[in-house]
Amino acid sequence: MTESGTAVRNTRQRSAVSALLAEVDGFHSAQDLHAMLRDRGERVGLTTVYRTLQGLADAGEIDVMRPPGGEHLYRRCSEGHHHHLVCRACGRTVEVAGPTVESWAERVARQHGYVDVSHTLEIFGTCPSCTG
Amino acid sequence: MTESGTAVRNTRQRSAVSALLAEVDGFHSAQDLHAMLRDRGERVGLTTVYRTLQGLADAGEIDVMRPPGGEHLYRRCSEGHHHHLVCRACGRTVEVAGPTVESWAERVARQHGYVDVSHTLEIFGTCPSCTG
DNA sequence: TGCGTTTTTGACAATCATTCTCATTGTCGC
DNA sequence: GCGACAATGAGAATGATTGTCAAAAACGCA
Ligand SMILES: [Zn+2]
Ligand SMILES: [Zn+2]
Ligand SMILES: [Zn+2]
Ligand SMILES: [Zn+2]
Repeated sequence: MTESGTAVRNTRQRSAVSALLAEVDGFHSAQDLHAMLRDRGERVGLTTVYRTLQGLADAGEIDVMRPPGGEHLYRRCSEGHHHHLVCRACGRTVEVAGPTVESWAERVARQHGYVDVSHTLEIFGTCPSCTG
Repeated sequence: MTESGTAVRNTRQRSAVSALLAEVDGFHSAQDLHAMLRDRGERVGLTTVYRTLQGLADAGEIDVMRPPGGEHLYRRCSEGHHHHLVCRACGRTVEVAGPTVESWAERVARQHGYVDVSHTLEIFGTCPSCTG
């Protein structure tokens, strides 16, 4: 039952988006990525960029961040559960792991009888380069 | 300089929204609250509900949550820094404090040279009533 | 209580990221 | 190469939120 019936196909567009995500650093919006592809000469529809990013996110291959009052931002991250320390000014991002936080969240939720627990956590600040 | 030049006026609509927020439990969207007011017989425009909520949020009197893929949710909370344990099904909310998390976030940010640090943290789960 | 000034309201239009539609195109197992 | 079917993309649709602006309401003051 681990097999999915869906046949995913390789396309030029999907490769282009993946390649771009592998090169850029930090979080970027779908529109940003679409513009970058256009500048590169890659012809990919905006709808396809959205769909591809959504697919990659569902597959856990990229992370999505929803900054207050802005568009969704996407970034190729390392595997496994982690959180982000993001610079408010330039977007520079550090992945951080917090085992203590994980267990704390789980414990607090259980204490109140909540099950099927998940959480969201982001840390914002101004990075060294932007402090100067 | 603590005085603000702006003269805030008391209106029926503002009172209605405030009163409603004081009664309901959990987080609710602007549209939800607008509908509730309508059901109560209170006549308040949707635009005004949005504006009032925004004002209360800016004043720190209510908390705003932005759940993945949904509208903004508002809730009258207690004072001081805290986080939320929210039921995905019914919205029932428990305010939680995590001193450990606070210091952890601060420490991690400093270690990477980030300053002016803040964070967002929400815990989601299914509450006892909704576990059925 | 009546006035004038200033804020507030609210019906409606506008915005804008994201999603939907669907005819056309591209993949890929055979 | 063929054919079934996933993928694409231009444009329309969606939907929460914000902007507009004339009319209504508050309130300091007389
Ligand atoms: Zn920076
Ligand atoms: Zn975590
Ligand atoms: Zn519940
Ligand atoms: Zn905190």
